[in-house]
Amino acid sequence: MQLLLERILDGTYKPGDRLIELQIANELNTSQSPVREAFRYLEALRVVETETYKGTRVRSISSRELEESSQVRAALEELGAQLAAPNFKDNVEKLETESALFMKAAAEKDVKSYSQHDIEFHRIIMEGSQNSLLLSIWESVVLESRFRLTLKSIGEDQLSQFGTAHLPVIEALRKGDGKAAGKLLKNLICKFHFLKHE
Amino acid sequence: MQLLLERILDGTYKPGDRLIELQIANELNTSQSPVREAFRYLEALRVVETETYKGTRVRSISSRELEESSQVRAALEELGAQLAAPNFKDNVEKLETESALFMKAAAEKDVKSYSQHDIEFHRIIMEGSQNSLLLSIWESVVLESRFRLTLKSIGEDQLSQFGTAHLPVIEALRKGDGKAAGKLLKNLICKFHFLKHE
DNA sequence: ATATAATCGATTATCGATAATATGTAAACC
DNA sequence: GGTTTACATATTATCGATAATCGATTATAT
Repeated sequence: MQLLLERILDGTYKPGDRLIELQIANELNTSQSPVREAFRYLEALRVVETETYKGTRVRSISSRELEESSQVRAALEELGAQLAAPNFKDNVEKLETESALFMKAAAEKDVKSYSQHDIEFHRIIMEGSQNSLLLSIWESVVLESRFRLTLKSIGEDQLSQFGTAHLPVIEALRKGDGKAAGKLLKNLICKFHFLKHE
Repeated sequence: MQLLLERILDGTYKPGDRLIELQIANELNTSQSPVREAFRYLEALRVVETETYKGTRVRSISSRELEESSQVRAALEELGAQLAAPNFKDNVEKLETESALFMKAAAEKDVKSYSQHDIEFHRIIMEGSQNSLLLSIWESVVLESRFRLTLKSIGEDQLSQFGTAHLPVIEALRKGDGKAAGKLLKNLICKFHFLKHE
């Protein structure tokens, strides 16, 4: 089941693709039932869509929906930063490590690596919130836009600039200023969405 | 599947209850597979919990988790109100209808009716946001606390007072002031949580 | 020629049976 | 007595087979 999700995310199965139960069961050396169960799970996470007697496809999201998910993500991360701030106070090494990694990736114009470390940076903050529901919802929202997030539309030269914009977030968290960190993070996500799609 | 969810919500199956696949299949006059599929769906929605080879139970949420869900819900509704405000401008009849209904329920000390109309009031706002992802996440978060929300812990006499606190939200939305409506709604939910559990 | 009906292949939905695993119980052992 | 092992039972996980449904294609009638 984990494998099926990975394949959807890594692009083996692309948005819009029809997922045929027995076919996938064969590919994964299993039977129809486990595949169907995985479909129901992924359906609840909005990763796939199912119509009765018509089958399951990888959900393809419109730019409108991508905008929706950015709005939600911004709100979630704003809350995440607010809750996380007290826990990060003077304890932001992990964030610094990760930001160093994506800045390095930006310098080398390694878009994929940048993207991975960027996500990881945000995840560390969301974990810092100590709110497991928030984290789990955030995961599913990020996932929502993951298989679209080629990032290619952003010029590689803008990558460093964008990475740098993360640094004030770290500073705010170090100071324990959740409100400020929240606002910064929210704006970052809005700007990111704007860059990608307008 | 819808039926299974209803039974969990209406308390036929209570938090902590073990859900035995074949037993439920018999009750619902079906076989094991559809039940398992429903379980996987509800698992993704965090309504039930499954351990491999050990079975599925209705998830029981701690007061800590209830606090988490209130935090998330507050953030979601704040965003919802902000997005919805432009759409509600001078067009808040539905909200007024619903608020009249829960105020009536409050006067009659009909806790169940109050709760239903209260939820409906909030749902109308979230629908007004025109963000389907936001709505769907909100649904699942509200669901999370639904089978706990007895509301009995709130004195019935506080119901009217609490209902009245919704009215400024309507006014802010009528004016199209999303920021204000968002703040009001967020505070409302925080206060609500506080009343119930401290 | 066009519209309607019958048919066929592919796929989903469901079922019943079996294998794998966990848990409780009793016997065996120290 | 207490601990461990072997067994019995209950339940989950998986499988293969069948029924139901869909979509496209062919056949039929006007």
